[in-house]
Amino acid sequence: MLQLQTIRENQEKIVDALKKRNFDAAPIIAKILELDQERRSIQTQLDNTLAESNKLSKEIGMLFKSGKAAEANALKEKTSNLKETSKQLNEDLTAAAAALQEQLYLVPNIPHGSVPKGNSEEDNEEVFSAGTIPTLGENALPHWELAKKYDIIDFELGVKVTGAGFPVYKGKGAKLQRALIAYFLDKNTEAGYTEVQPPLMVNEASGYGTGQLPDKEGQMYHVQADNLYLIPTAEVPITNLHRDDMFSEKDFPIKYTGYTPCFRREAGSYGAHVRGLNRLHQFDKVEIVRIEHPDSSYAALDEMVDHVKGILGELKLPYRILRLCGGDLGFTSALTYDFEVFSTAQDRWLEISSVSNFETFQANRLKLRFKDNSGKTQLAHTLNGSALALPRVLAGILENNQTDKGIKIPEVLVPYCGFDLID
RNA sequence: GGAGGAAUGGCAGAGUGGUCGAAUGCGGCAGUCUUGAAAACUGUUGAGGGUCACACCUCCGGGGGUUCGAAUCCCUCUUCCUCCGCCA
Repeated sequence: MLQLQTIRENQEKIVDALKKRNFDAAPIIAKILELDQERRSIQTQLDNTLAESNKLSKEIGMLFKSGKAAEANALKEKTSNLKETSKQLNEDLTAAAAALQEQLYLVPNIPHGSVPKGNSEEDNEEVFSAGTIPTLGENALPHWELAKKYDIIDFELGVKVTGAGFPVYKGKGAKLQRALIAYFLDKNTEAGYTEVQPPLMVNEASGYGTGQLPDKEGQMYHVQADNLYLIPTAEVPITNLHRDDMFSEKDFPIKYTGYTPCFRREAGSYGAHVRGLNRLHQFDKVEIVRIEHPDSSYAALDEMVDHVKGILGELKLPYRILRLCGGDLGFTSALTYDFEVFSTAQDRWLEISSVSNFETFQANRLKLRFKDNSGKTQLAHTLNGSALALPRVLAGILENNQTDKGIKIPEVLVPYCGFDLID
């Protein structure tokens, strides 16, 4: 959520910047400013009424103290009108504030200057690539075939127990999952991220804090009886660890990593693109989250990108990094880099990590602030990224490392797996 | 599940109807001293709204109520603590 003050002061700039998202902000910004004006006008009236009523109360108190009860009682009658008025104004104010809030929730984050223009993922800008795409033989298989062949992931079994999109990992498949999680967490903690195990369900306030609510609630599984949501990513509980917190500059950077399952409803997606591990309702992910001083958040973003590069380099997977264009950029993000690994057997790129700077967009909702060195209160910047999402990394390993003898495990994972071949 | 107690500023912790937005300590900031740092001392320092700036308004876990007036009294919800019970 953008700060109202920012909108007031930079109306034109914001409308202009949001064009990159193909978002016509002009009408909504105008509406916001109008509602803001209205809210302030009501607020002023209410303030004046309350001020008068406060004044009278004080006088009454003093009269009572000095024993002039009759005069005091006379004054009391005066206050009843004020009470009526302030009650009405208070209702109006609540309504006006709610209307304003509703509009504010609709405005996406302002894209960073480096975000390219564009309408869709076609227009994302490749900024880096590494690794070599292997040439596989005629009989190369997509990962879902490999999973079946080596009996390491059972999709049908998951359908029986739960439904589509809830795979069952078996044997070496399950072990490899565990190895990847341990390996990622080790890499992240080595880089200074503190490991946390957050709750897998969050309350409404947390959903609002990171921006999943009110808009994208259809994306999350909702446990109605307790009004809790299954997390779609560890970003939600981990970032919300510091909702309503006040830091000082020396506390930065704040760095967390956590492994969690992630739950996404992803309603309405069918076909080849959701085959196998490509898109699931439940999947594992190791996340990194940072809270930063505004001056250093982009350096932090670069650091996160380098960190993920390091991991993918060690896994020896062919990948590329995209800077998301305005049309593909997430609602809450100012700048996002997507990492994609090449799925050789499917002949397509699969997103395995998304690293973003949200600047103050989340912090504003979270009330995540700090006192700067001059004693002023400022909003912090929040960032997060996957390091990494498991299923597609697994798909990449299975497909790119398949040989006649079986699937070769990347060297760095062998100590974690205890085997070097799936056969 | 039963019985009590508690929730106050960045943190700790006073305050139980009328200049209380709130003592005090810590922390933060500024300064004195010092070659520098530490210590000590002095000053300053809650958040949000509002204003050109003041004024002014709101906020003492959330919501509601009593009262001319509520951090303070009542109801309710949430969370935490202690004791008992239950489960592991």
